Amino acid sequence: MPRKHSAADAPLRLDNQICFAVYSAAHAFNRVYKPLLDRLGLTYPQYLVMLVLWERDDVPVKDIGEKLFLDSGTLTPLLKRLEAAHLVKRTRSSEDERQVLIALTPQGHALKDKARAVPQSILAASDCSVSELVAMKDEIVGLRDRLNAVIGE
Amino acid sequence: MPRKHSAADAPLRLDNQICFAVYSAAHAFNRVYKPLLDRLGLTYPQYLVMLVLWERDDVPVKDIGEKLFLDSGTLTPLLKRLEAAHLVKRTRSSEDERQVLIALTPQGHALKDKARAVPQSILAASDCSVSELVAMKDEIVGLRDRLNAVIGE
DNA sequence: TCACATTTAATTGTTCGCAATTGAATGTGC
DNA sequence: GCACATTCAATTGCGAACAATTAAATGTGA
Repeated sequence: MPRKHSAADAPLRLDNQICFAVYSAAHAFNRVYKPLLDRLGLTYPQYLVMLVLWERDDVPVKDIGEKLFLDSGTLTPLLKRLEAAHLVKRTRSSEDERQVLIALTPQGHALKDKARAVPQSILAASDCSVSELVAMKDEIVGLRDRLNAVIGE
Repeated sequence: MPRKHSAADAPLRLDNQICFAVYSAAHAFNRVYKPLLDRLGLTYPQYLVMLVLWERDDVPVKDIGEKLFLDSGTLTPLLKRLEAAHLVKRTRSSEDERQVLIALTPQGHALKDKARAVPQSILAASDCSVSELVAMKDEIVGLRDRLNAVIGE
């Protein structure tokens, strides 16, 4: 009896991969964010950096990297672009000259108000209750943290 | 009574963003996959293309793009790298000269056997039952599809 | 103090991801 | 048959993402 798919192949089928679900969902989010963030003059990773800075200002690059799981190879050019857009200022710490402190400019602070409209639009696009989203978020964060724990071995 | 965070800021807090959960989980997956895929000589997006081709061979670029939600700007150079690695062959369709058909080489087919070890390792790294992962995957796919539906408006 | 390791950011090179454009092939309406 | 739009891949340019390396500043132990 001929079969189209072998049962042994199930683990390799695209639709069975949770990683692809996550991967493609991340891209879908990016595409929904794009038109919203265009109005703010930000890309999605730049928006994440601004979220960090709106919570706490004047932090070293390393702190931003730890919160976003990104390294200096990604952040240095990104922060330079944010500086070129007059949203942040980069200054060497006087206590520790190795560190570069990232501070918001007045324009960077001001952008926060314009950004408040973004989460609402995303919520609408996800067509989902807040409690469902929170539950999902917690599950995904749990998975992420377990994966990250494996990496640091 | 002074507060560190205003309640009005809650929607902008990084840890409340499901998009960041998804974004950072995708990167965590990528980092777990990296050492496994290095042995196959593949990057993660290349692995996804190979998953598609292992299911069905000799398909136009467009079909791969629709399955992976990627366009020719991403796929053309990626497929050229897979061709340079002798894993696929790219040929213009004779019925429709606009299409480029992607077919696996013998080496491309053979790589499937080596790839079977990958999903097991990922499952172990996720430290989670299969049924939990399947449930999560379905939820995330549902969210992704709702987001994609909004984009096509 | 001085050799040594550690920390931190910057740099370089490769690979994605996508918008926008190009150009060739195909389909269509007249 | 012929103008026209559509489809498809390729190309270009920009912004991530990350590995690997570099270089400067700092910390540590003898």
